[in-house]
Amino acid sequence: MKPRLSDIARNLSVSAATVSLALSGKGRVSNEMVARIKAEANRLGYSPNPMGKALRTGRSQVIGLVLPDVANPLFPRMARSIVMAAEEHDFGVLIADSHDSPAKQNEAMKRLVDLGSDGIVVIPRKGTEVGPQPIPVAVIDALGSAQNVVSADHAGGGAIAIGHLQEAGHRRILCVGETRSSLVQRTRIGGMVGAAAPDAQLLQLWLEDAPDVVGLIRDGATAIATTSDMIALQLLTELGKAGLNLPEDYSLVGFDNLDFAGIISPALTTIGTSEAEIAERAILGLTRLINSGAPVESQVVPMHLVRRETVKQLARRKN
Amino acid sequence: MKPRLSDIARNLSVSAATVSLALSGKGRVSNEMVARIKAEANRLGYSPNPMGKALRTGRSQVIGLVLPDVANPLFPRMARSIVMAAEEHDFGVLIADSHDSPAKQNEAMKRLVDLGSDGIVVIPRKGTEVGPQPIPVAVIDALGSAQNVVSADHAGGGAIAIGHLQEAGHRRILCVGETRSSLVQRTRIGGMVGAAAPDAQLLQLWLEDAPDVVGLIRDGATAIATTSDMIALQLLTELGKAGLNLPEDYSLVGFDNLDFAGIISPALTTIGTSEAEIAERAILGLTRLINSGAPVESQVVPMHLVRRETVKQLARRKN
DNA sequence: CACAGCAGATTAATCGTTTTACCTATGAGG
DNA sequence: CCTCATAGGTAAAACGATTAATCTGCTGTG
Repeated sequence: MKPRLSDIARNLSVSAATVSLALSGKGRVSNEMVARIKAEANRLGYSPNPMGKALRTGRSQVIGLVLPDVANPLFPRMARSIVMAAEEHDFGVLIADSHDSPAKQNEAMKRLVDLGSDGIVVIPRKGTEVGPQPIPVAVIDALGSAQNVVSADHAGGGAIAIGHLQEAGHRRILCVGETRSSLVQRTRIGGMVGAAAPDAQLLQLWLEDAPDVVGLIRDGATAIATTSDMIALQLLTELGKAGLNLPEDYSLVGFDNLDFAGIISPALTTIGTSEAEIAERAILGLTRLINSGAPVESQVVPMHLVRRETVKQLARRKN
Repeated sequence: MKPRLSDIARNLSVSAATVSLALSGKGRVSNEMVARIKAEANRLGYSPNPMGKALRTGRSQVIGLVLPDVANPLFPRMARSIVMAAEEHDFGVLIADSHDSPAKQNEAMKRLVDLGSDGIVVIPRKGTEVGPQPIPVAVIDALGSAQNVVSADHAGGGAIAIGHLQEAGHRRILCVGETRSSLVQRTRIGGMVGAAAPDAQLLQLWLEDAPDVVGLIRDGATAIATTSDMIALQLLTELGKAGLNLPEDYSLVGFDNLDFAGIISPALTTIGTSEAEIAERAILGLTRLINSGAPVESQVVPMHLVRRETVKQLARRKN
C-alpha cells in the first residue's frame, strides 16, 4: 500500500542502501543521484516506515508524558507546550494518565516504556516519588528530587505576589492555600511569607481548615494572595455573596493565570508561568539524556506578574 | 540491556518460535513448556520489544489524538477519557496539537501517521473538514461529517437547559453564545429555541455583538442560558458588578460542567457531557475500523443536567 | 508390520530500514 | 604501463518479533 524504500530503489534501479544514504545525506552519493532519488521519493509520497527505522536504530522518536491528576488546571497548557517543544526536536508525545493514584503513576510509566518511548517527561503527582526507570526521565516541578530537570520558581512567584501587594500599600495580607499536602502550594506560601516587609502582617490560611476569610477581611485585612486562581475564584464568589466587592473592599491575587482569569470581571491579577520555557527546557534536557546519557543540571524558571484589575492601590496614609 | 525473546529461548534451550507461541498462547505448546517459559520470562522481566512486534504485525498499538484549539476547555477531560478508553483496548495515545490553525490540523494528522499510529481520533477545529487519511479515522463532534463516529447531543443539551428553566417557571430567557462561527454553539442555541414553551420568549444573543445583558435583565428577563460555563462566568461577574445577584435577581445555566462550576458560590447549574461514554464509543469505533475496516455508524450520546444552585424556582403567579 | 495421524517443537522467511564492509571503475601519479 | 587512491555504489547483516510450513517421534489401527 504505502511506498517503501525499496520501491524507490526498484524504480530507479539502484540499491536500497543508496536510497537510504541519499535521503539521509550520510554516505557518498553523487549529487545527481541524490536529486533523482529525492524526486522519486517525492513523487511516490514516500515517508519512512517508523517501525523499520525504530527497530534498526533503537530510537522510536517518541517520548512519553505522564501528567498528574487532571485536577491540576495547568494540565492543558503544559501538555500543549510539551507537545510543541517535542515537535521542534522531532519527537512525538505519548500521553499517559496517572489516574489520580500514585501507584498508577508507575504503571503509567511502565506502559510508556513498553510502548517504546525513548524517554519520559513526568510532572509527578503531589507526594509521589519517581522510581528509577529503564529509559531517561526528566521530571518537572519535583522540587526536591534528583531527577528534577526544571521547575517553576514557585517561591519566587509567591514573593512577586506579596511584593506587588505591598507596593500597592497593603500590609495586612491573607495568604491562602488549599491543602498542606501539596509541596508546590507550601512552597508558594513559603515564598510569600519570605517576602513580607518588616511592618507587614501575613496570615497563612488553608482552605482545608475552613477559615473565616470574610471575618478576617472585615477585621481589617486588605488583601488576599492565593496559591491558585481556582482558590481566588472560590473566595471571590463567596466574599461577593457577603457583599464584599473587588477591588474596592479588598485586593486579590491568584496563581497560574488560568483561562478564566482574564475573562471574569474585574479581571484577576495573577502570577503566570512560562509553560513554553519550562517545556522547552524539559525537552532539551530529555533529548540530551537520550542522546548522550549525560546528566543535566536542574533549572528554575521564573514566574511573572500578570497585572490586571483586582489589586487596588491604597491611599498613602503617611509619607 | 533489556531481555529479548531469544534470551528466554537460549536459557531454556528451545527455539524462539516456541517462546513466542507460548507467550501468545497461539500455537501448540505443551502446558509444561508454557509454564517454564512464562516463569523464565517473568524472572527476566521480559516485555516484548514493541518495534520488532510492530514491524512484523503492522500494528503499533498506538492511536493518535488530534485536539482542537486549547481554548476548548473540555480538552483535558476529553483527552483523559480517550486515554483511559484506549488503554482498555490496549492502545497507547499519541497526542498532537492543531496549533489553532486549520492548516496545521492536517499537518498534525500527517505527523501522527508518520509516527506510526494505527488510527486517529480527531476532535476537529471549528469550521474545518478532516480530509481522507491513509489510516482509519474516528471523528468526534463533527456534526455534519461522514467520518463522524460519535457526537454529544448538543441540541438535546440545549433543550434540557431551557426545559429546566421553564419548569422552574421562567418564561423570558436569554440564550447567549459567544460566536456564531462555532457550529457546536449554534447547535446548542438551536436546541434551546426548539424547546421553548408556547408562552415563552427566548432571545438569542451573541457575545461577539456585545449585547446589553444587564439592561435586558433589568427589563424583565429572569433567566440566562449560555452555551458555555465560561460565558456564564463572565456574565455572572459582570452582572455582579452591576448589583445583580444569583440566584435572587436572575437564574443562570452554563454548559460543559467545567472544573470551576462546582467551586464558585453559588455553584453553577450546568449541562454536562459523559466524556467517558463519548470516548469509549469513539475508541470502540476506531478499533473496529482498524481491525475489520468495516465502517461504523455514527452515534449521538445524550447530555445531562447538573443541578446546582443558580436556578431559582419562581413563585407561581396564577394556578 | 506398515502407515496415517497428531502432538510438540523447529526452521526459516518476513516486516522496512540502516550501516559496515566490500566492490569496481576511473583518473592521477610515478 | 603499473599502482593506487578515491568516488560512487552495492551486498548483506543486523534490529526483534511473528508465523506458515515443516520436521520428528509416537501411538493406535487395519
